[in-house]
Amino acid sequence: MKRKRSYSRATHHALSILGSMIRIGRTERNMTAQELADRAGISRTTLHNIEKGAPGPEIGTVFEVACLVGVPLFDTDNRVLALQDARLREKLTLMPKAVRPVTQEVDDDF
Amino acid sequence: MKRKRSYSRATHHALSILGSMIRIGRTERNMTAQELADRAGISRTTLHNIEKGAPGPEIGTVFEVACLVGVPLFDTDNRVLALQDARLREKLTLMPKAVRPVTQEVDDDF
DNA sequence: CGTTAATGACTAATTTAATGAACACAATAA
DNA sequence: TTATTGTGTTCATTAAATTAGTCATTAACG
Repeated sequence: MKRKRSYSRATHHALSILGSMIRIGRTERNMTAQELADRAGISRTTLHNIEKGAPGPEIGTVFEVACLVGVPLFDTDNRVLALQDARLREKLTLMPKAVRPVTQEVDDDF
Repeated sequence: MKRKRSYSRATHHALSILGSMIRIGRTERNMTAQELADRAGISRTTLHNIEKGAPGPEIGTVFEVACLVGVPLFDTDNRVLALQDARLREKLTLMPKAVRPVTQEVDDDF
């Protein structure tokens, strides 16, 4: 089963940006790749892929690394983040739980 | 070797937020989970994990899905994204290519 | 300039995510 | 209500990421 995926330009750019920001953050904090990898609990190889902007790594580890070097993901402040999260989840409860496909309304008497 | 990872609260929140935003975006566009999964070239199960805010999915697929439902990653506009990317990469060339460990400057004659 | 460590690029072995199918349940439309 | 479809979840299989290791190259700094 081939899993070979393709990604849009926007996705590639976003990945590249995030990777660059992480590397810049790490460098600014004078951390070696090994140090940061150890802190994040990942291998130097994986960190290298993350900084390169590879699409493969798990999003959880990437976000964790970003946090470690001070790259703001959605908001720098943790409390704001929690608030935003709660608000979004609340909004979700008010939305339809299931999306019905648009009924084609067959109109074959023309 | 068990890999059992742990993630900071900030990471969990960011994941949860992104997942919620994706689900909201999908619902607002009246897309079923299957539709979006098909467009992104992933399974419905994986999409479900993404919307749930699971740390496991690949960052590339998450970003791709986010783009498909109009969730702004760093900037909505693709051109701005490209510009930002180029600027960051340029900044990187001006930064030290390697981080040297802080020389402890042993000061044992006290 | 020379030393030394960081980084980049591979490898093979292990661990994990992605998948598709299955099922129960919820929610919508007729 | 009844029928139909979307969603949440689990599970075995398969494909891919992660890992540790080594090596060559590069860059920092005395």
